[in-house]
Amino acid sequence: MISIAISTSAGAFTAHYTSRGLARLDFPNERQRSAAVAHDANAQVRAWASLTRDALEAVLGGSDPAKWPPLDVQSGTAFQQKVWEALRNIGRGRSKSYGEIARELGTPNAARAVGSACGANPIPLLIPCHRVLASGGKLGGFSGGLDWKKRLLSRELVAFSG
DNA sequence: ATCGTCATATGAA
DNA sequence: TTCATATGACGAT
Repeated sequence: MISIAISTSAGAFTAHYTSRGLARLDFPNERQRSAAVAHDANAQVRAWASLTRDALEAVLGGSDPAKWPPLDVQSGTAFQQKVWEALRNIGRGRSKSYGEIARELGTPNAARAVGSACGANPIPLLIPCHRVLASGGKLGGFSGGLDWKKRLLSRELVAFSG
């Protein structure tokens, strides 16, 4: 695993790469564990880091990334991976509820479990867990802090209550 | 509008 | 098996 600081207009995220791609993304300030690194990053990882930065800037600006780094999400359970896949199908500017996703997956009573899977999402912003609201358009939660969720939704002109 | 309570799926300890 | 969840539905207040 190679970790690299990704600086954006919203602060310095920390990206963690395996040989297969981006495996985890930490919000700015989450312990500032970034600093070092980068010195052992090969050309491949540096290229992915560049794609990651551009993709993040796009999402922060409310638009779709033109290119994506490869995402390595094999860390999750089968259920979590199905949820994360469903999240990637929510287009920019749209939203779904935890319950809707549960029904899509064929487990209509698993809304709460979907919420847990969202909380376990290793790559926020690029796997758009911020586009999942609770029923009735209520905001729900967000592991990186609700301010992030509000800001991202506002940028995409998604309405929410709360 | 808000609050308590229950039902439920999933995952970690 | 027990505990915690980024839920949801329902009823009482």
